[in-house]
Amino acid sequence: MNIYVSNLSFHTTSEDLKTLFSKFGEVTSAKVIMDKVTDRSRGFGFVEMSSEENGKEAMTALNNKEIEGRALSVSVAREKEAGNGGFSRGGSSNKRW
DNA sequence: GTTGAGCGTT
Repeated sequence: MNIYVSNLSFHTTSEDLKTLFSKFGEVTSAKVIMDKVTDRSRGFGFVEMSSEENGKEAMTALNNKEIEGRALSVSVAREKEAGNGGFSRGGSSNKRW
């Protein structure tokens, strides 16, 4: 379950994300994207969870949740290594989520 | 001490 979370505070780190999502299930990996040259937070990140149902619950619970003064925007992440545009289109997967 | 829509380095 790959989850995309944006509108993060610049003070929010990958550990904060992991801690947040861990309350709803097992997080396989959590990562806040930092700028390659400035090493500053870009204000969005990715969280990978082992369970889809827990991921959806975390997504529903943490979406629009105010963290560090910013309202998080959580949604299903796109596929990094496959360009299907994000959601299932045509047949990359026979499951909705 | 800076900024604000977005889909990542491995």
